[in-house]
Amino acid sequence: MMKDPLASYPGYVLRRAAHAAGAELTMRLEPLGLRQSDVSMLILIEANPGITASALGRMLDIQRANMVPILKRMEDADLIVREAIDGKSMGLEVTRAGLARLADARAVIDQFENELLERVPAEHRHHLLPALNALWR
Amino acid sequence: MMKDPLASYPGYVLRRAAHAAGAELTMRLEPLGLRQSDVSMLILIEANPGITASALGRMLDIQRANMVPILKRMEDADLIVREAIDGKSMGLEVTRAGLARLADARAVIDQFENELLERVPAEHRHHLLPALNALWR
DNA sequence: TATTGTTATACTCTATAACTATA
DNA sequence: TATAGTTATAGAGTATAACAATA
Repeated sequence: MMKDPLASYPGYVLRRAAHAAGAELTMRLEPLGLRQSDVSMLILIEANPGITASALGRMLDIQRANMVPILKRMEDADLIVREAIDGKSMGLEVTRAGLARLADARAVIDQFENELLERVPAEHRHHLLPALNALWR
Repeated sequence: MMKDPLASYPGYVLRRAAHAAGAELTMRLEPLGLRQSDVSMLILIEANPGITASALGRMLDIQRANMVPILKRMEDADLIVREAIDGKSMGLEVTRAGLARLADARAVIDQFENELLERVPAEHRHHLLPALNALWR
C-alpha cells in the first residue's frame, strides 16, 4: 500500500473534497442542461433582481470579461433577460422559464447538499459550514 | 447590500474556500518556481520511492495522459528522475536538488497550513480535517 | 475619473481516444 | 488481457489587456 502523507494537510484535503463534491454535482446537474455557475447565477439573480453583470461577477469572483459568454449562453437559453437600467448598465432578471429550471435545480442541489452533510460523522457535521466560511471570508 | 443565499450551501462554500486557499498557496509557492501539483508529487514520490507515473496519477486523481507533460517539466527542472523498473514501467525518484526544493516548499506549506487552521475559530478547528476527509473518501 | 460592457487572447487544467509495447 | 507510457486534441475555467461609452 502506498503512503499518503498528504492526507494530513487541511489545504490538500480541502482541495480534494471540493473537487470530488464539485464533480458529483456537475454530473447531477448535467441532465438539466445546467452548470454549477448557471445555478449560482440564477439563485443570485433571483435574490437580487436587476443586479448587473459586474456586481454578479464580483459576488462569484468571476472576472467581468468572463461573464460575457456565460450570460450570453444563459440569455440564448431563455434563462435570463437583460434590461437596460441606464445607458451604461444592464439589469439581470430570471425569466419564467429560468424560474422553472431553477426549481428543478434546487431540488437536485438540496438533495445533494443533504447527502453531502450525511457523509460527515454527526459529531463533526455542524462544524463544517462555519469552519469553511472562516476559511473563505 | 446584496443578498447571498449561496453562503448557506456547504457545497458552494466548500468550493469557494478551496479556491481561495488554493490561490493563496499558489502565490506563496510561485517564488520557489513550484506549483501545487509539483509539491504534491515530490511529497508522494519521496514517501514512495520508485512509484510509477500511473500509480502517482491514481493517488492524485490525475489522468495518465496528463502526467506526461508535468513529469517531463519536473524532470527537465532536475527535480525528479525516471529509472526503468522493467521494460514497461518507470520508477520515479526525487533528486538531491528536488529534495532541497521540497524542503523549501515544506516550510512554505507548513506555515500556510498553520495560518489556514488559525483562521478557523477554535471550537470548529479540529473538526475540519475529519469532516473534509469524510467528504472526500 | 471610475465603472460597465465588450472583444480578443493566452494559459492552465482536465477529459477522451487511440496507439505501442510490455506484464 | 490488462497495464504503462505516450501523443494528440478538445473543452472548460481563468487571467490580462485594451477599448468605447456612460456614470
